[in-house]
Amino acid sequence: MPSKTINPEDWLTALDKSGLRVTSVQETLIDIFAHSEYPLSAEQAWEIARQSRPKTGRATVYRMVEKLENLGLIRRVHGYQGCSHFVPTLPELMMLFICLSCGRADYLDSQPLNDLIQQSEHISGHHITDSRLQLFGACADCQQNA
Amino acid sequence: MPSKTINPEDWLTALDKSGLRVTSVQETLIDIFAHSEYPLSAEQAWEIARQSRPKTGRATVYRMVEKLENLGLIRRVHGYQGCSHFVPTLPELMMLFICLSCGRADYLDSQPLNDLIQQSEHISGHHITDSRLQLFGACADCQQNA
DNA sequence: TTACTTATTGAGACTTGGTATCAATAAGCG
DNA sequence: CGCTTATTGATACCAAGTCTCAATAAGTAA
Repeated sequence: MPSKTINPEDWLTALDKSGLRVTSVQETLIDIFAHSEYPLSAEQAWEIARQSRPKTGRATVYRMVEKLENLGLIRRVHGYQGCSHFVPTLPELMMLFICLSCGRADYLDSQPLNDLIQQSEHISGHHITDSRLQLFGACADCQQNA
Repeated sequence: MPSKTINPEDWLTALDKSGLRVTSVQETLIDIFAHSEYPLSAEQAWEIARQSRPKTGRATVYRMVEKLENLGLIRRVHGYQGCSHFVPTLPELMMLFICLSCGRADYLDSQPLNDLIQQSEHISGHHITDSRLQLFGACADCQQNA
C-alpha cells in the first residue's frame, strides 16, 4: 500500500521550499499522483484533473509533472505501456515492480540492489551514480486469481 | 568491447529463420546496429543508413528497428537521452551501464541480477517474468581522463 | 484591504517522433 | 525468366509534448 506512506502536505512543502509558488493546480495534481496506485501519464493526469478543475491546461500539467519529477517526488516508469507514466516515489523503496496483469505498482526494498551496484562498481571499475531497476510479472494477487 | 561478440551473419540468419525475407536494407541496418558502441535511435540509424544507401525510407528503418527489437537482437536503452535508443543485445550480459560522460554502453554479467530477482520473488510473492536494470555514471576511462 | 510585482496559468499554435497507406520494387521460387 | 507476394519508399497523417504570450492569481508591502 504505497499510499499509506505518502503525505501530500510534504509534497507541497517540498514545492514551496524549491522556490515555487503554491497554487491550486499544484494541489490538484499532487493529490492525483500521491493517491494513484497505478502509473499515470501526464495526459491521464490531465484528464483526471479536469474532472474537478475543468479549465486546467494541458501545458500546465506537463510542466508540473516535470517539476515533480525533478524534485524526485514522482518517478518515471519505463514500462510495457511506454515510458511516460509516473508513480509517486517512496524513499528506500526504489525497486519497482509492475504487474502485467492488473497494472499496479509495487515497491521493493532497495538494499539488495544497492549491494549489487556496489559489487558491480567494484568489478567493472565504473563509478555508478544512478540506477533504475524495474521488474515485471504477475503480482501475488493476480497469481491467485488466475 | 561488445562488438567483438556480435556477428551480423547470425542476425541475418535469425531474421531469415523468423520467416522474413533477407533484403539489402536489413543488411545495412544490422551492420549499423551491430557495430555501434553507442545507443542509436531509429532516427540516427536512418541518417547513417542513407550515407551508404541514400534512398532508404524512414518508415522502413522504424519497421526494421521494431523487428530487431522483437527478435531480441537489439535492446532499448531507457536513459537520460530518452527511451528510444538501442544497443545490440549480448546474451548473459543483460546489465547495461551507460557512461554519462562519453555515452558509451557497457555490458555487465547478469548473474548477480538474476540472484537478486530470485530473492525478490521469494520475499514479495510476485512472479517476475521480465526485468530491466540500467546503471549510469562515469566509466573507468572517463574517470581517469577527468 | 488594496495596489503592485511577478510567477504561473490556459489556449492554442507548433514541433517532433513515430505510424498508416499504397503504389512501386525486388526476394524467393518454380 | 516470369510469377507471387513480402518489403520498400514517399508522403500524408497522428499524437505526445513544447513554446508563446496575454490573462490570471500568489505573495508582498503599504
